Amino acid sequence: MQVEPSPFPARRHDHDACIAEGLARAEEACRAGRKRLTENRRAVLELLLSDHWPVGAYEIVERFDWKGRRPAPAQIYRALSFLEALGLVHRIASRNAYVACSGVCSGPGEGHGTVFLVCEQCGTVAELGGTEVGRAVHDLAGASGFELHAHVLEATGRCPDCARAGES
Amino acid sequence: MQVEPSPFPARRHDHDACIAEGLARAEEACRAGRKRLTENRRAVLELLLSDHWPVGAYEIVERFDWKGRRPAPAQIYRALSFLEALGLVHRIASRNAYVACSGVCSGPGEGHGTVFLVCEQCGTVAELGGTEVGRAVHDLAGASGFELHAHVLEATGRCPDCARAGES
DNA sequence: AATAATAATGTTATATTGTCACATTCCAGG
DNA sequence: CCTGGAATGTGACAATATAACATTATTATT
Repeated sequence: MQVEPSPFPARRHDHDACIAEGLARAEEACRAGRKRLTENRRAVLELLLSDHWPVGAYEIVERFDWKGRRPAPAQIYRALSFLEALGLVHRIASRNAYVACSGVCSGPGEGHGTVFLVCEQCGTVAELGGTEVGRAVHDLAGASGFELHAHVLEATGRCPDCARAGES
Repeated sequence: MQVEPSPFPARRHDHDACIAEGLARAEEACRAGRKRLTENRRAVLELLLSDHWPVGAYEIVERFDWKGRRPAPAQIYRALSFLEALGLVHRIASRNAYVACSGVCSGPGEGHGTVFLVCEQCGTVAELGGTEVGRAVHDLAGASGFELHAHVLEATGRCPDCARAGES
């Protein structure tokens, strides 16, 4: 059994495993959708997978050293759109930033929903499959006759580590 | 008793009343916070109150005919920040747009949360005090040791009117 | 293997959204 | 009337995102 005690990544953990796992999911998703995980797309995803916090598109551009050259923003945005459509990357709208999916979201299809807990202090983002929240929104929408397609909840606060550290 | 059957505004309703109500709330909020509802701020709020859907900052700039002149963006952003801090206006991050508060949110303080139902077809936005959703997020955060400060849920889909119309 | 059709990339320019800095004006309180 | 903080006017600019179009790579078809 793999019960996750916290959706936040441990301070120290095996990043390589995260990345490998994420790439594996990506390959699987591409196979399933008859899409191609090209070099560019893979590289952007890998970059996002190596952090557990949201990264801005232009920050990706800057970090990107691809054969000695820098890609134009459009390149990055194209990769991001592609990855987002496959549910491999999520956009944190309130921050204009992008984060790799941790694997708990229910996929790119209709009716899915995600919850993000964004730490104001260290920027770490936890992604939760919004079980209860999803149902609550569903009920709320249903009660008002709203035909729900998708939803995203972005919460801000302090992650466990920062809360503990800042208890003073 | 004023049970609202739907959080969506009726197709035809007394807009003047909406505006008057919103302005009254604004005046009250300013009094309470020892702030000033200046001409600019009031004008921006009034503009937002006259719609029930999110309006971009630059669209506000364009619509703004203030003594024959147009304000600079900074002016509008200043008014928006002010109004947002008082909880009179909300920013819909996923659309880079702003909408007047309908009065159901719990105020500018900590720990409040709001749910927006955004119609993909007509753009109308319903704002709900997120009773169930709020509790669900609270529980979810609590379970993972996250110190929750605020949250916003943005849902997309079709509002009752558009869903009925598009049933085909 | 040659060809056509489709998908992805490279590149330049530009649109959209949001902020900064600083001089000026307004307004409440002494 | 003065004076100090708040709000405004203004111009430049930073950050984020997309459009357009020629080129190259990949896949499917013959």
